[in-house]
Amino acid sequence: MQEKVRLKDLAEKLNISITTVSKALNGHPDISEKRRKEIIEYAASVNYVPNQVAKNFRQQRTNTVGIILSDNAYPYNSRMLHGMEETLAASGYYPIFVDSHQDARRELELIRSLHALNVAGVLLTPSHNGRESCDLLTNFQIPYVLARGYIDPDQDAYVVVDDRMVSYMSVKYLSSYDGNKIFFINSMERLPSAQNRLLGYRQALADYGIKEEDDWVIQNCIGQQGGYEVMKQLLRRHKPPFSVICYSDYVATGMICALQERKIQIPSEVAIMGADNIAILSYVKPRLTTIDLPKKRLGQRAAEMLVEMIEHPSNDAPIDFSKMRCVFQPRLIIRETS
Amino acid sequence: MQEKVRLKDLAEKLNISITTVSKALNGHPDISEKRRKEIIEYAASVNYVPNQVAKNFRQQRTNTVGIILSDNAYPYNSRMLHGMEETLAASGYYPIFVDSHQDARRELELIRSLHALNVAGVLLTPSHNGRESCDLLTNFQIPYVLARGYIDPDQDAYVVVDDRMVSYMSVKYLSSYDGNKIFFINSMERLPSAQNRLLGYRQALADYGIKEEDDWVIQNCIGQQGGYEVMKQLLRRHKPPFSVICYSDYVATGMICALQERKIQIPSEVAIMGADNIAILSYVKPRLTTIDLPKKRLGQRAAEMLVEMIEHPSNDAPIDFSKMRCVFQPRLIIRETS
DNA sequence: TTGAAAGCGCTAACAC
DNA sequence: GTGTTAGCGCTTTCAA
Repeated sequence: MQEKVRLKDLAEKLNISITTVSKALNGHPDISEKRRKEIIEYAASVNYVPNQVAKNFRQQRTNTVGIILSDNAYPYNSRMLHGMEETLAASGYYPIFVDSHQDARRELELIRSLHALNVAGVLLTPSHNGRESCDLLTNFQIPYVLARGYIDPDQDAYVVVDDRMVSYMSVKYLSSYDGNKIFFINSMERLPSAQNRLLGYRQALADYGIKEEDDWVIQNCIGQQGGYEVMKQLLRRHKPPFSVICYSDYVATGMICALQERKIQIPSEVAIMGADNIAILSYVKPRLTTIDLPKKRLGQRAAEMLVEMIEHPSNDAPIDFSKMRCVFQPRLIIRETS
Repeated sequence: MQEKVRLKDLAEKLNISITTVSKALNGHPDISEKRRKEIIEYAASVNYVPNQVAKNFRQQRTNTVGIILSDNAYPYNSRMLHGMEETLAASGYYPIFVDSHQDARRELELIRSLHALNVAGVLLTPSHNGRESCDLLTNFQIPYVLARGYIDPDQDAYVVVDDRMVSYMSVKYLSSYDGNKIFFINSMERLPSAQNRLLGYRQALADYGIKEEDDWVIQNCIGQQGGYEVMKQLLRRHKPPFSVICYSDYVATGMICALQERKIQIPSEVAIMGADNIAILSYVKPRLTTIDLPKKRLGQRAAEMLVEMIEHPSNDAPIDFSKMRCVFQPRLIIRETS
């Protein structure tokens, strides 16, 4: 049962002033080496740990960073979170993480709470397209970086995967299957990333001279169950061969499951492309052709940028956002399903 | 650019004392209803948010909770983390989460840091069997709950899965395969959970009259790559049929991959059991027979217990740890690989 | 029912 | 090179 040791306790024991102890411990230049050593040694011997709360209060700044994820249940975010945590820890910041559950109202509430906790910055995965959250953060003068999904290229610092390219690459690769229909199974249409995926898909169709047909795009398909059902539905209306680009590996595995139940050959009858490159699937047959998204690095980069913004605030000049952007390129992983 | 509104600002505008404003906002009984209403309304109108850091400092307690995970890269932990976050958020606590990277030294360092941040409690996934971390937490008088892996049943509050039962159930189920060898592929032997799995395995062999042979237990097999290689090695030394119990679904998928490459039939030639019930695999063929571990609920329960300990501290009586334990039973999920 | 004043542990401006 | 002092924003006695 160890009583908390305070600066005052150290000072009394050593018969010097609190100030001197504080300065010695904080590496201030105007303390003699002899004294400093003495003080540091004694502090260590009694296990002194400075009270961060008092320090934060006094200095009007903390070494905590808020991380607001839109949905932590989704594994994609967990990899990103890992990258963020790692980088923040290395820079001496502590992450406080909270989940907005894709709820815009809650997102604002959380920003207010984090502001009350006086976080040094915020990493935000926006759950929608409005600017309210960014405005509030700006209002509070809290530096922030948007991770995955951005709102306004001119106003925000952000780190994203080039979502257009994700679907563009998929179409490009599949376009070699001569004459195939290429379906595109998208996620929730309100998601910025889903909107960009669709743009990339259409751009690629145009570039490769493929004419999109009526029901090639299916929106709002979620998860494995969603993929499973959409594939069954697709098979009712279309005869193989055809190709399918999925928003995620989850959707893709659901589709593959439906195909296997009907003993349809992959990729000769139906070709499937996923997106995410979920690690565990690399050992699973048929090995999924997918697009790798650098999840962890995205988290790391976002955290790095935030730390930069926190530690080099541009009080006078407005932030040069062009330096505060990072667009990661996806990478095609060719395996067995297309 | 909103200046921070302080209690003082409210008081000045309303021409009353800071004390009165504080009391009104905190629901103190000795403020007239009229005043209270007036004050609350005005505070809301100027978007007043109390400075948590000042509050925490003054009250010598915070509403943050430290979460120390041994390895956040592992998806198991991410589900648990999700459960923890959810429960803490619902109780008004903010999680600060950090990763010990299975390093005992770092774990102690992190506890010291969290202590400095004056966290209200700690949720800890111990990375080893020593008592140093628990002792330090006790020393600092920080309430804590161990999640997954416990040290001393008499001294700690903990939430675990019954790891013995995980392997016990697997052996029991496999024992119906008449005369099969039953291999047990364990994780790092220093992990408490791995030690318990081994105990359960041996207990079940004894109970079902199966005599363990020399090389049935393989320790320190990690991940898909590990499973893949161990299976190749196993096939070199043993002729099917046999059965294999894996520490995790990851190991199991690696093994299945190796079997498929050699065109060995599952489960007729080699039967495989996983553990974890990773969601994505439920749609993947061959559908893995596994043991479900209630990851998210485990995190929730651990957080619930911690909140209980924080809010009802037993200053006088020693904590009744028998109420501070929760052992979740695993559940057999029979699918296609055994 | 209200308010004045003290102080949580620390840092920083300033005087010596 | 060292110490004195003020004060960060809030809560909490205690007196009015």
